[in-house]
Amino acid sequence: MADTATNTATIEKVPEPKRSWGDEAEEEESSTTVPELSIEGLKIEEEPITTLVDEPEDSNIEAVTGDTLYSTATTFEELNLSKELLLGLYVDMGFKRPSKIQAKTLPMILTPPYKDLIAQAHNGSGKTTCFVLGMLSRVDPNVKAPQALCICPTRELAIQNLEVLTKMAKHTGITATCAIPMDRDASSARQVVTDQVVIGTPGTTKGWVAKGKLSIREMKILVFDEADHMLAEDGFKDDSLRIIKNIRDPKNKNTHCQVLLFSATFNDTVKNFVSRVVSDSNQLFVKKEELTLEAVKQFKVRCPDEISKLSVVKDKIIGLGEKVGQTIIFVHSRKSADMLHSTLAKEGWVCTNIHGAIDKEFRDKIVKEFKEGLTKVLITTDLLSRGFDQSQVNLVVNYDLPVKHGSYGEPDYEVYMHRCGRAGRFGRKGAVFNLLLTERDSNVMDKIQNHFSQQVAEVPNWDSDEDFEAALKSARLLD
DNA sequence: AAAAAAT
Repeated sequence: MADTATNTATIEKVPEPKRSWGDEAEEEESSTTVPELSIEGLKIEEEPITTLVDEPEDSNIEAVTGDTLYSTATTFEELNLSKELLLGLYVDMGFKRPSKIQAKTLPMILTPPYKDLIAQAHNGSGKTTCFVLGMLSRVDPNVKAPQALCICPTRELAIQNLEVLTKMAKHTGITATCAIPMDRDASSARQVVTDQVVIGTPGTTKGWVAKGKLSIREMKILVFDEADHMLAEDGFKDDSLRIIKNIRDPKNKNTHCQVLLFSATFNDTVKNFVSRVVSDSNQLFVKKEELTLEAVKQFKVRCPDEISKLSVVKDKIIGLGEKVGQTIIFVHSRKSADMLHSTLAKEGWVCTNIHGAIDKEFRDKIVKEFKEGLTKVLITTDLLSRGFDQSQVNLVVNYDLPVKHGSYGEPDYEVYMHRCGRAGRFGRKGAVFNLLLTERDSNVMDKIQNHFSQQVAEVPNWDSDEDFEAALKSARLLD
């Protein structure tokens, strides 16, 4: 067994400076527009939607490393990033210093011998920046061939990651492209990729490689975003393994390729599996009991029937949601997304709807409008449960609770956590409303509470405006 | 009894 001497270290909790930067969610808010801080018990005059609090608690991360010594940086300069990247970080992104996960992982990514990495960190703590800076640092801008590849579970996430990377790459001369499903015309006209970075979904990426449009010969770094899902049995396991195998196949005489796995969640099963996939790797895991949902305030609302559930959305949540920011409503299926959307639209409520059965161009338009703040309420399936980064979202509604496929009433804890993580990005305030109708819903909710060892507050009366206002006040979204 | 995804 090549099991090298491993040491397990637990990072001590240190008091954090009051404001923290370095997250990809911060780009649109320069230091001039963001209020200083919300302190417990202190009223802040500015709009609550832009109030920042302490960085999410990703402090107790268990690190397993080999015999290489890694530093933990407190400034981006210490990370040995190129001056072009620093310029992008400070000027274009408005970042000030690395978040904890960035400080820990970047030395691991950038220090030879470029070991593989499995990294877990809370939603909204700046994981994207880790692997984007990692890719951009390892790429040689003078070599006009793909050298970094990032695989994501959805088109939407691939596009979002490309946007972040393009912005950070502004002064480096590095170019990037998306390998995602396109119109027939666009995909048939596809030329051989000369961009240094490719960000894509599994099928299209595989297809490009098979057709000789994407060379993996010079690939130095391969990233899986939402890696637990990308390597899960009911996720993209087969595609992902094939891509890794292909890139690392000695027969292909490729350059050595470093593999990075990032996610906010790794359940025990997938954790065990990915540890075997990238066996000689650096590993950062959040302790189970530390992976909590403290960033957002959760509520449950018992509704007597379907009509009242609908009325909660219409008469309680949409109005309050528009007042404090943006809202995402999660439903179980494409069909229920369409139904909820048309029901609300028919009655004049303004909202949009997105899922995998909608035209790709239209999906892009829906996301763009939402990210620009033109629309305030977005109904979606689990298409957007992972990774979707819109800092103005502070209300999440589980119109249907997330349950595992093929089981009767078994909650999907990972999906629950990811959905909640769409609100309260990078330490902002957020609230989650879980709408309960059946006995089964109550059981699912109970199991979720047990799993996260957390009591979810109940909105006493589904039909009381005051109760919902009180809920938002306790989530500190309203004064 | 699901979502996504290159078919």
